[in-house]
Amino acid sequence: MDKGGNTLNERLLSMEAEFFKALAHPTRIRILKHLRDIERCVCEFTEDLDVEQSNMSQHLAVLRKQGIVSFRKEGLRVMYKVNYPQVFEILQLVENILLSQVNETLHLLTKPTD
Amino acid sequence: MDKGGNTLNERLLSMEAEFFKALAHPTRIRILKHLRDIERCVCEFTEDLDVEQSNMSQHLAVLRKQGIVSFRKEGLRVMYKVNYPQVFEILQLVENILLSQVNETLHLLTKPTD
DNA sequence: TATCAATATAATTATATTATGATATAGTTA
DNA sequence: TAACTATATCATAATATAATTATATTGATA
Repeated sequence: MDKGGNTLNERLLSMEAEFFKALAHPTRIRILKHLRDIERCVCEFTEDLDVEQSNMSQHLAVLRKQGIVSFRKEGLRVMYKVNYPQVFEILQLVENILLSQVNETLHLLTKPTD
Repeated sequence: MDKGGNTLNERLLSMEAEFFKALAHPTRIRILKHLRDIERCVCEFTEDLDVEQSNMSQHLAVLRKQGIVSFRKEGLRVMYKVNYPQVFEILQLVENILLSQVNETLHLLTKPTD
């Protein structure tokens, strides 16, 4: 078996890791949620998120670099959209897991020594 | 609307981000794939992964901290398992997206100016 | 109980990520 | 064309993450 070389599998693994990194920030998750089902201008959600313009732009760059979003210029505005609806499935699955975790914690609290 | 406070929504967002961070490393993804459907002793996959023992242990700690895996001691051995099968669905979705991306790139190469 | 095996933790250094502030670009309008 | 608007990029400092090496813990066995 392969041991840390540069095989196809290794590449896939690091691509997967990079993909998760791109999702691993609250601001970027918020951006994605704002883009659920719609193409939107940055200006439409930039104020909602309470993030500096340059910072917002950098977070968008991370998502772009990973190919998660794409954009289109419309005059001064830049319209972004999410390229893969699976992204929302992923977010949903994560939320489900987190909710399960919260529920389990609650159960432990209510039935202390079951 | 909320602006960066500490509301429930903010918490959820940072929990989601933390969750993605936990997945955002090739070694950790490999660990998870080794634990697909089975509980396993660290010793069983630690050599496969060509990672130092202490480093492996640290990666396992990240997954534990996030509640993604749990463990059970069996003599000297420590048996790990994945707590949420959804994790594998997530990995699958990410792989699908990456494959789409690769396919799109190939199409661009074969039909240069469509 | 001394030793060993499997795993975890700690300390350290190297590297990556983030937010900020300043500057650049590109399209728009006066 | 000067000023303006929306967005991007760059440089930097603060912080987080990762790999390495050394050490600690825990259970098993001689």
